[in-house]
Amino acid sequence: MVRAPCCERMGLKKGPWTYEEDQILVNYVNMHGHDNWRALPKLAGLLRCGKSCRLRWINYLRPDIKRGNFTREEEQTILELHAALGNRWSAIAAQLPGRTDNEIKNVWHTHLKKRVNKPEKQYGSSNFQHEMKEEDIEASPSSSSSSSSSKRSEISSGDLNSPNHSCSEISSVITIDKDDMQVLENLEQMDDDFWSEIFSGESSGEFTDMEGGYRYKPSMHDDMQFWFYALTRGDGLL
DNA sequence: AACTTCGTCAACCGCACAATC
DNA sequence: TGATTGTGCGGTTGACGAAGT
Repeated sequence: MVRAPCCERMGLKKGPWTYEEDQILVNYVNMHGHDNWRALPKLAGLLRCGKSCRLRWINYLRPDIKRGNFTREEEQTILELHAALGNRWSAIAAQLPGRTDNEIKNVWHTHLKKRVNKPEKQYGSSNFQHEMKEEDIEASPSSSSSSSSSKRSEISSGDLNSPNHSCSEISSVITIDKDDMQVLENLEQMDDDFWSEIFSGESSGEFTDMEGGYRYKPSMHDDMQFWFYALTRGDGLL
């Protein structure tokens, strides 16, 4: 198997993304989509590798990303899915609309694994990050590496349109109501239609017309609202 | 006030699989 | 059918800010 020579070329930038880079990437994906991540940075004029662009888009710039604290329900879902699936973050993320595998992975390592085998009542809200004592830190013996032999996800984001198939494996552990399933089924379509909806002014109430720009109102983190507003305005803020 | 330790999270790395040639 | 390329995944790292001493 040949490893992709990603990021090995000289001159490719690494590290945190700048506003200008975000703007370029968002504008390019807006206009051309992201059929070929490898070719995208060159075509868009970014000094980044395709993997970096893809990661940035998926984990931060994608418009349907839900940011901010995880709800108690989301945390519970992660705990249940992790117990069933192990460290298969993408499979877990597939059941949590708007959340990314990277984000879930971070939340697990920083918060949730501390809660394994701990009484539920200790954590009444999602804002528990400073409530923990160091002595509480104890990973579950079954929490990690249990899935190392089955690294691939049977439930991937590509399965969202076939819920009967993708959810069967975990159906005994979690329940997904009809509304949640509808959200899952709509995710791919939402992604495809997102930009056209923005610029046609037909978004379903999630975006507010802001004198030439658009602001994602309900679920985005404050700074994400700023970035997204600035990016979609394209008015050269910063 | 200065320094150290800890927690968080964005981003990178390397591997594996799927698709294509 | 094997080689190559593209993509997705999970593990890990490192920068940064907060908290502690």
